[in-house]
Amino acid sequence: MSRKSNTEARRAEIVEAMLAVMAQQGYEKATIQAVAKQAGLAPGLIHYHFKSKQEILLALVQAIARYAQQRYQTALGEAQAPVARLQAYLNAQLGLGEGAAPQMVAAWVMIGAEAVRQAEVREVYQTVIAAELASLTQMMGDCLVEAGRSRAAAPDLAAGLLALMTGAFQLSSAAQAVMPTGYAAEAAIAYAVNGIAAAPQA
Amino acid sequence: MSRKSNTEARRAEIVEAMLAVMAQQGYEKATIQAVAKQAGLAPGLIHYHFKSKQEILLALVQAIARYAQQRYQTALGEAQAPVARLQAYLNAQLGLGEGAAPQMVAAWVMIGAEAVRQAEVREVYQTVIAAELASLTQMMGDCLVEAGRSRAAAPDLAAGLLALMTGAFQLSSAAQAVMPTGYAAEAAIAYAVNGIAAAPQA
Amino acid sequence: MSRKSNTEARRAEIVEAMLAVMAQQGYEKATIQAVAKQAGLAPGLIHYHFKSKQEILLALVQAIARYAQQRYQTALGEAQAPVARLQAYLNAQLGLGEGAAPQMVAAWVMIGAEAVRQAEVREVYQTVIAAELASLTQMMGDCLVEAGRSRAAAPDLAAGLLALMTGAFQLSSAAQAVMPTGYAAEAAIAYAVNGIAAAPQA
Amino acid sequence: MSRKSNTEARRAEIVEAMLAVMAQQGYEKATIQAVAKQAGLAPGLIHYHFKSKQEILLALVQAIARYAQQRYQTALGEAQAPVARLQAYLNAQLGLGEGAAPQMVAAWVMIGAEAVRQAEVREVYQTVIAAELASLTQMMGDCLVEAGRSRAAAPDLAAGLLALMTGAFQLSSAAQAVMPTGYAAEAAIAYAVNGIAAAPQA
DNA sequence: AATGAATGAGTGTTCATTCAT
DNA sequence: GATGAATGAACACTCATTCAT
Repeated sequence: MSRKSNTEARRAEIVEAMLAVMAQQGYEKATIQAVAKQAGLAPGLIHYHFKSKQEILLALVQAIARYAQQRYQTALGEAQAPVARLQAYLNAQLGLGEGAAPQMVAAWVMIGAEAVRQAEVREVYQTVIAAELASLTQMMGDCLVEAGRSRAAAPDLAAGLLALMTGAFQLSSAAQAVMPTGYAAEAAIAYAVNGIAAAPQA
Repeated sequence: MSRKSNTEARRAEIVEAMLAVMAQQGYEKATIQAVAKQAGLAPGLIHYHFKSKQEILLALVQAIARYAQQRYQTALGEAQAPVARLQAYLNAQLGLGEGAAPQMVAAWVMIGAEAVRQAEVREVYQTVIAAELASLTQMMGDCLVEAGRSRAAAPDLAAGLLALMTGAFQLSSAAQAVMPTGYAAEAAIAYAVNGIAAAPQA
Repeated sequence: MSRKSNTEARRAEIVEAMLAVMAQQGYEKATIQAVAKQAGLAPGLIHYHFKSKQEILLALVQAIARYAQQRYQTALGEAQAPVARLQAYLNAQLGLGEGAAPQMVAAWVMIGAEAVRQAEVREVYQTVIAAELASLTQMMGDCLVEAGRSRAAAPDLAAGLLALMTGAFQLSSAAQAVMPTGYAAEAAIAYAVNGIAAAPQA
Repeated sequence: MSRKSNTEARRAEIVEAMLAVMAQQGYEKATIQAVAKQAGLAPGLIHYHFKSKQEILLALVQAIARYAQQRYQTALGEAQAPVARLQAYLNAQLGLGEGAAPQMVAAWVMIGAEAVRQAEVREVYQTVIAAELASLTQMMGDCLVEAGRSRAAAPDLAAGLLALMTGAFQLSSAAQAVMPTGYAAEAAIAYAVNGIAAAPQA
């Protein structure tokens, strides 16, 4: 007859609130009070479920990574041929800013900035980046092999693709007004396809 | 009798101190006290030369933009053929992170994060981005023409290049450990060259 | 489970502390630290209960107005004939400085000074002044009618009375040493009574 | 051949600047920087001519007192009969707010507020008030004598008049919007004339 | 689990005053 | 006399964190 713990649900609510607030305010301005208000909870409750504000941030990074991974799986399931799968993946990721989850994109940009100065955040950020890079390298490698090329070019191509995506997120958050519309997915695909074509034979 | 004004020199010192502190601490943590200490000045003096902390940030954005513009001019002077000039430019810009001015790159990443939330910062950030985009569009256009292609592809190619560079800066600041070494310049050049080759005839 | 809110009580305490500090220090010198100390609270707590220092001031104006209104009601209840009621009222008000609430008088003088420069304070100050003026006009009108005079003279007589009272407060706070003792109530009553006698017939 | 000292002229300029700034900003907000700017002088120069900010305030009180005294003399010169002279005087003083020197009135109100909390200011304020009171007592006494009354009523009548004037200044600065127009001079004269008429025979 | 008050260090900013020139 | 930079101690206000209830 003991009360069921709702800690996990509460934690998820708080992380989601942090996402929403951080997307438009940044980490420093995402105060505990603001997060609590966004979540509809009492401020004191936040520190009951999280030791510190940074712990919420770390949980948020994990949550965003999980979400991106889900999109990766979904995109993979939609196509069979390597190039088609890559295309689906890039469209999925770069579509985040426009349609699906602009909040998540903005928060991710903020997390990137925090990663520059908080070592602990940088650590988990790098883990996510490394995983993404590995996924991309795998995909690019498959595309290269299918095109009769050597896998050797995959890591650098993947890194370039990741940089392009990261930059597109940043610019969509901070300079949308001066960027062309919808260039990003097209640019990423062109970069990949041309890069494959230009890669040396296996 | 009268005393000579040293405001311009002091302002430059303060901006430089802001650059240094912000590069490793971010904007919020770059407190006036910290900036003053870095500059070796009394805290109260900062506000004698700048109306607000944000004004220092805006001055820093201008300073970085000026510096990048100088590099652009220098890079242009070294080569004549469009593609050679583009290559020189990309090498110059993307070399910032590794050799020349990693502090400036880190600060620029922080400024990008601030641009997401501070409208006034966003404005000047966008001005700089727009100028960079215009330069890149001009260069890509020249390359396309030289290759007998239509200029029409230039804006999107330039946007992709800018995103790639922006992302490379972000990742060099926050995830250097997991990225391949020296991929960025190569990736940018490959993206440009392949993009030109794939563009429709004029 | 939940904790009961003590905000209203705390707010009242803080307003009272502001009254005490402001009475002898003025608004600018009534620092949040000083108010907190007077109230026996931690400085940070002040801003938990009030959004800003000015908000405390505005609450104080309301509190003083409420207090004056109570005295008005009390004074009214003590007498029936218009002139007797007026006399009771003036004695009540002008007795504030000497006996009842010299702190409140001093604070009211300070509020008057703030009203000159802070628009928001001026607004509420004027509201209180206008209410007082309306009360006085009503009383003077009743006295005039009772004496068979026209009500037309009431507004100007009331204004003169209010000025006399306001000035008496100011001088009792800043120049008590050089003013005759207990002149104020007598002067106000003489002004009113003589003014009624000199008013034109209805 | 030594440079002629312009200290007196400079001091007067600074005092005048303090008057202007204080009239709309109050004493605390009348910063040395603001006064210097108003006077068109370098900030550092202020403290060359005045030991402290308070010293400027004290000089201002004296200057306003001198100005009021001049008006007193002028008003006296315009009429011979005691009542006519009183009337001229009250018109002169209470006309300050509307026509002649609203700045001076506003500053005087601010000085009155400072007098409540700064002992040194209170001292000179009281001196001025005492002098004014003496002048008024003399005038009222003359009027009483002329009307065949005892001088005994003069001090209290003078005090009431001074309170009325002081309050009129305060309300013209802080609550002009809700007060009747031009009531003050009329009210003061009525108070004096009726008071004389009601005074006991000599 | 939950509440909301409480704490106190820290923030950007202001400003009287000082001082080298 | 005059200048304008420099100082440092305030100030109002913010906020992560703690704690009694």
